[in-house]
Order: sequence, then C-alpha cells, then structure tokens
Amino acid sequence: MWTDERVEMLKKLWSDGLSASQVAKQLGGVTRNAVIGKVHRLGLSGRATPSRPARPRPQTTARAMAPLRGRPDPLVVERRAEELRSEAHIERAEIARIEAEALEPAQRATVLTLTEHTCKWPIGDPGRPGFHFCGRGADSSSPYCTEHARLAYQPVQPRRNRDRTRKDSYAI
DNA sequence: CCCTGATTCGC
DNA sequence: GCGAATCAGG
Repeated sequence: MWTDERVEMLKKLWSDGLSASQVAKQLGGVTRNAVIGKVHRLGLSGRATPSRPARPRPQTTARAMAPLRGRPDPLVVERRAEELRSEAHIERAEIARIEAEALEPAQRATVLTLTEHTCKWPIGDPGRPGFHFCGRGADSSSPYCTEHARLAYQPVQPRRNRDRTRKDSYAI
C-alpha cells in the first residue's frame, strides 16, 4: 500500500539514484516492478543519478601503451579500479586488492598496456578481477617472452616421456 | 545468469 | 491505481 509516507520515501530513494530493486528492498513489501510502476505513475522516471552512467570510452593513450617499467602505470590501475567500482556486484575487498597490486613491484600487464614487445601469456582467469598478462619483454617476432614461448610451443614428444615432462613444465 | 528501466493490461 | 509479466537491453 502506497501511503504518503512510503511515497515520500520512494521519491527520496529514487532521486538518490537507487535502482528500482534497491528501493523495493529498502521499502519492503513491494517488488521492483511495483516500484517502477509507481515511479511512472508519479511521473518521475527521469533520475538524478543514472544507475548506469554513460561514460565515454577511455581512449588508449600513448601513456597507457608505454612499455612497463617495473610497475604498472597508475592511470591504468585507476582506470581498472573505476571499471570495478561501476559493477555493483564486485565486493569492496576485491577492489582494494586490485588497487593494492599497484604497489607491488612485480611487472603486470593489462590489455591496455600490451604492445608488440610485451609477453601476452595470460595469468589468471580472463574476465575475473586480477587477470593480467605476463608483460615481460617478448622475444622478437613472438607474442611471448622466452619462458612462456617454451610453454606455448612444446614440440611433440615421444609418448614414453610426454606425460611427466608436460605436467612439470606447465606450472605457471 | 546477474542486473537495469519501460510497457502492457487484467485486476 | 496497482503490479506481474514481459520486453529490451547492459
């Protein structure tokens, strides 16, 4: 039931930029459909803060394409962090972890920092936070560094030896 | 498959 | 007026 009180709450939450389902959860006893329906009947479908703000596609700058020198470009890390923030289902702890990686000295590469000269051996699960590429210098005319090229291009070996040697050399 | 808002239409 | 079902999309 839409009491004056609940309608006021709806107006407030909606203008605060909460999504219909979030508003419904907050109010309780109604579904997001009910909220959307009410929002339309009240004529306030335009919202102050769009739930999915249209952000211009970040350009691949020369800065971002520069070869890695010991640690990731802070701009690239911040860009990645912003992507994560925009996805409501990503936990805050995970965002913190991604940002913390910027402080580690290890060389890391994202898709934005790859050049013809960086190793593109994938590390981690593509699409999941923390996924990156090896990023070390690639051998000339190879997409991989020396170590990963060895893993990528394994010669066919005799059955007798293949099982053991393969398994051992495949650890990343 | 998770989510978003928009629209329709029987109640 | 209400909201479930459905649509269209990220």
